[in-house]
Amino acid sequence: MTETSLPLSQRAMMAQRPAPYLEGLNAAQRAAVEALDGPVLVLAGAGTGKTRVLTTRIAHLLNTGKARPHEVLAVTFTNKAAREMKNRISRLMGEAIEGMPWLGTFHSVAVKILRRHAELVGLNSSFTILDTDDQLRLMKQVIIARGIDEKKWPARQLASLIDHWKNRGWTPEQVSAAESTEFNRLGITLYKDYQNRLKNLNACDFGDLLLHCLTIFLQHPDVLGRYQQWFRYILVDEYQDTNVAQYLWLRLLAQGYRNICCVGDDDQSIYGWRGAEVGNILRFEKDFAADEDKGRAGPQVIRLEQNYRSTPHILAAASSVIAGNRERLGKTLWTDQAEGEKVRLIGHWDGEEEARWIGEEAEALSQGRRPQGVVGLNDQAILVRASHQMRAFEDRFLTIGLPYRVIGGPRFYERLEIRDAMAYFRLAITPSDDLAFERIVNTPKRGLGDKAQGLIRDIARGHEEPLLSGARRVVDGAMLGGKGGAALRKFVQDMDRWHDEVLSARPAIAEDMVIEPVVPDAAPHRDHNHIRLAERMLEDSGYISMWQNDKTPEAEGRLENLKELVKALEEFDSLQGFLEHVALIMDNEKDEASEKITIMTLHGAKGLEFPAVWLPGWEEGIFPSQRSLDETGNRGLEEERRLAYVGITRAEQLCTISFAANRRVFGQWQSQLPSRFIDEIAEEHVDVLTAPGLYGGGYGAAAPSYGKSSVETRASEANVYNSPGWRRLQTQSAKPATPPRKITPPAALNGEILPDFDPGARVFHQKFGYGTVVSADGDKLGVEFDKAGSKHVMSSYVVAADAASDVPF
DNA sequence: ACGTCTCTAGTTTTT
DNA sequence: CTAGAGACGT
Repeated sequence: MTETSLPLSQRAMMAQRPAPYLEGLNAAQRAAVEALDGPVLVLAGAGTGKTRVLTTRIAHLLNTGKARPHEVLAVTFTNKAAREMKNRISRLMGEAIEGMPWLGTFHSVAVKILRRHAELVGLNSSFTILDTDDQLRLMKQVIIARGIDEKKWPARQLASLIDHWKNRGWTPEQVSAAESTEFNRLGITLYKDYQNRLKNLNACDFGDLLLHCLTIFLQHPDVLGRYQQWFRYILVDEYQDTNVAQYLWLRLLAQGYRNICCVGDDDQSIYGWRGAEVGNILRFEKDFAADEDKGRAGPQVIRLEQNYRSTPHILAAASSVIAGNRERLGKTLWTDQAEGEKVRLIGHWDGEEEARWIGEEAEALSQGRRPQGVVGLNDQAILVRASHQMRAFEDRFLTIGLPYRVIGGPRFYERLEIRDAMAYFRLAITPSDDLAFERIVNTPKRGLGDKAQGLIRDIARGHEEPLLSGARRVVDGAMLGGKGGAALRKFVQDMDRWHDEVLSARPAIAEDMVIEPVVPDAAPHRDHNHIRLAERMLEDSGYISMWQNDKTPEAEGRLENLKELVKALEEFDSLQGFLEHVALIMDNEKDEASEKITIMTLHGAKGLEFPAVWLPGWEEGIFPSQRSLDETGNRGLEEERRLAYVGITRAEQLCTISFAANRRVFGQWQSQLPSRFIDEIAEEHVDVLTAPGLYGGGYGAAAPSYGKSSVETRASEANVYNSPGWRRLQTQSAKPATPPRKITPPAALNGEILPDFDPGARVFHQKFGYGTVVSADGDKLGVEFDKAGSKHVMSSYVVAADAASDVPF
């Protein structure tokens, strides 16, 4: 790697170049763009032009000649964000930027680095990247290999434990040092086993991409030094979402020039459960503090507070909610937009009515039948806390024929048929890919069940070979007779042939380990041999006909998806190249022409904006989510509150929050309390609506009286279910909403009205029956049930045994 | 080896 | 309630 300064004269000339892109930035934005050198922390509130600053800054770096495109490291979390940045920089520069090879997601950049130094962590540079599904199957194998009860150590749980450790930047050795409790010891052993298996498979999981990089940087200062010299400028998007591993990775790389600019918003940190550390923002100033001995200035902190997205009431409502959080750096968003509509609040009788109302209102709004004007369906979004809440809306919208689009279902590349097809490709390319082998050896059915597969495994293990080689021996040695044997023979022969064809279709991966050259993401395709090969593999293996013969309704869709998969191959010039990218690019967004309302989770909505936003299900236990509260207490509550903040700030013109008094949770009717977040919205920014057909207050409060703010009282009074309006709604609806027969007493919210159970207490649980409390931790109880064995239950789900008779189960 | 049954658990998600 | 995973039977 060489020093890459341009001649001074040229630099000076470039510095003179006009910078039209600076026009139109506000003072803070401009400061953030122009503070090119040294550490910079940009605290960018929602809708304050964060991406604009980031991209303009890069354009400025390039335009002033401070850095060449390949000397800028710019990391994002999603491919979408990376793509958008690329596009916007090109637009700013007035030309397609060639290069910027280091603008990408954390993972894609880490892969690039890791491929160059894979041998330093015992991998081959052609390692494969496992997805969640492969990971899980590997975990299962590891658990079984140790002879451990799968029930006691579910693979899922182990996966999340290991993932958690990797997010913290811990190798198994470091875990041992950090938290070697009795419980964790087995986890650490399994972690080690798992890593060994990965190494044998020449594979990585997502967490490894970062972690291996860290290991390399720490153990090989020369390698780290080269990257430190290489990356003159570092930019980080959504900094509040970085986990410890990513943080350490950045900090190491930034030690060279200390030109690091992190853009983030602590109020929008909603991925704590995934390992994100808001603390990274707080640490920034400390880690890059001024060092007078070395003549280094401390970090500049720039706040972007002018919001260009929402109207004042929406902004004020969001601000008043987020003000309830203690752990925040503090920003005051403001806007110079005109007044606009207040945040609307409405209570409903139950979830079905809520869906019905939103459906009608959304449709009316899209047709201009509301005073707010016309807001097309494409400009409206329903944001829910958890994906299962989407269902009520889907059901309703299907019956009334309101077009909708759900964002965030199973992704294309996670679909069963796509993963199967890709396993065929993988095995043809890498015959030692045992996970791929296991996945497809009996798909379609070849009569190779547990017994046959066990035989293959034993033979392979005996010879220390991959499973495909073991299968070859089984075939050659005629160890398997009948149908299965013949099918296996064909499978092995096909696979061998495909392997040869894959190799002849394209030479092996280039051995180019120099940093400089820029590898285009998708090389222009020369011929389409690999596409025909892929088609033939799916055809000849019988995989296509398996679905053609399938009579289930989804079979057709699966065949469609397979066609789409083959079409996606056109973007690449080899199967290898395709798989390489697919592992990291899991997003596919097809832009649809027709107008549809969007249904998505609050998490999925971060970074997006809509003229009209519907926020249903603001009820205690749902939002904030009970589980979040149980698991992480106040930290969880603050994250939920940030989620509320994110939700409200997605809205440009119209924001409608709603809640239902009753909801079916796990098939049980439960009466719900409005979310505490509703209470936290400053009243002067809220407009309480009365549901249509529910006029004529004065029917008394049949809905529970919440004893809360007047906002809530008024909203809940809009919910008089024995009013004429309610009855009319009932008779009108195709499937009458049955008022719940039994309303279980509301679960305790803050523990105050909850009876305490001490160990030894006799309790009754609706599902598990009678039992004795053996441990109590907050509102989590360990109970030894008489019939159901020992369980951990929430204290709100049990009643004292002597009170059980009072509860009509 | 495969289909049917029972049991169980049940946020948020990218890469 | 309901989807998915394992157990169990044929």
